[in-house]
Amino acid sequence: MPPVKAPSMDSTADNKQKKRHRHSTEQLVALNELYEQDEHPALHLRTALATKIGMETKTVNAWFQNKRASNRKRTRNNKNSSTAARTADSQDHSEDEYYASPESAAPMHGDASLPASDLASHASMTYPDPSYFAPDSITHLPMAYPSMEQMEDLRAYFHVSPHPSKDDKELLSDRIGLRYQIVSLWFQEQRSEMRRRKEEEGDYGAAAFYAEIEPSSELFDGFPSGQPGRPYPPPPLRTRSSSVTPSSGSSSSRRSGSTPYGHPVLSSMSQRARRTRPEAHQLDALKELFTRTQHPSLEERTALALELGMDIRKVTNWFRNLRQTSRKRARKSRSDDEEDDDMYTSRFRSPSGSASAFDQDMDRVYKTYSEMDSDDDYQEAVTPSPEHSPSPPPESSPRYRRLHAEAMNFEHDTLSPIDKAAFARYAHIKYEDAMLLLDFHQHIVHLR
DNA sequence: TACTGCTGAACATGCGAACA
DNA sequence: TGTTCGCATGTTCAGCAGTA
Repeated sequence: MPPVKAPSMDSTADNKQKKRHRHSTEQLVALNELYEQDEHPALHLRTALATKIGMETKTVNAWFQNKRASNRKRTRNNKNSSTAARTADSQDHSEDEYYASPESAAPMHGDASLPASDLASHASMTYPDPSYFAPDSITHLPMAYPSMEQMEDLRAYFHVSPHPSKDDKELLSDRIGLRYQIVSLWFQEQRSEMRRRKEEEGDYGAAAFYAEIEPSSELFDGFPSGQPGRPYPPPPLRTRSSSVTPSSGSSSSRRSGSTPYGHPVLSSMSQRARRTRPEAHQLDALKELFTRTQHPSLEERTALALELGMDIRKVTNWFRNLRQTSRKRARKSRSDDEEDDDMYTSRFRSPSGSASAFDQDMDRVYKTYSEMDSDDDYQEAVTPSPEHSPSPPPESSPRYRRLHAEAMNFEHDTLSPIDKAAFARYAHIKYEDAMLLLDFHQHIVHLR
């Protein structure tokens, strides 16, 4: 019998406070070290490690579970996919997985081809004070952190160009003798930290951050001696400010980001916001809009976000993830084509496994809309059953009745819209946002 | 700029073992 | 027998790089 939990209770209480984060570099190194020794460490080892690296035991447990699951998944994929990778099969992949990133498919540079032992020896030479976080039983380190000299190179380059191109990063990794992934991830970490500081402290903070990461007062004049081929030419300055601060209008609520591979000196400062979950009424509204369109416009998403009190990025991510899940399920459905009616109902199934009446109805609408999208491979996976005719819009829904009434109320008050009671619930938002929201109601809701 | 694929972290659920 | 715990498995949210 699984332990009875009340996810809605603690989630509602914690979602507003807990921030998603990625484990810091020192935590990941320590976790991976223990994992390499034992995929199933005893409880006292996990507890000791958790205490040592400042994590909760349950978080450590979850990490090990995810790590094992990830490894199993990769093992399965490797077995299924290739014969070419057999050459490395005899080697434990845990370190590669630790280094893995979305760029793992990119060509590796520097010491990427070094065996694990060389990596460990390199790390032990370059990583500052490993005993700080490593369990006593751990005798080596897998992570090839930049040396102090390499760090100066990276900082100097980052000061010139926080957004180097892939070619620049490859060239830089070659020049300073560091793996491409480490270089790339280091830049991610710095950009995330810069954004976080900018959020919290404004431009002054960002400037202070730049000043902090600046190795010295000397200007960039190439890299320190000791590496052949230097000085490395400074990259052309790019105007990638939009990438640094996308959607400046929402910068106040932008999530701070960090990668798990950052330098330990900085990683402790870069705690990413923790995962949140939409509340029930928010989820209902998202699902309702999804049944209308899988690709809502920016205006629609903004209006919905305003109405629900959600961050526009959360709304966008929700739609993106749902589309992705749909495609994933479609692919899976194609692979085992005998099972053709399971992919939709599972998406919004209640925890007990039974779909509510609304969910079932929504799923039918969901299916219908997906069928109308001829471009989506999601649609290709489904042959609509005759009994799954398009469901009528849930006009009887209390929420839609309410929205409809509000939209109608707005129409009657167009001569003096702002000071009317119909806008009372939007009093905390800007006039433009209120107009956008009501426009959304009129065009999306009212047209139902 | 918006999208997708990949991935990590957190969470939910079901199952079996251990124990009182 | 009921409870607790650990685990495997699957899902969901969100960040990043790449791309059209």
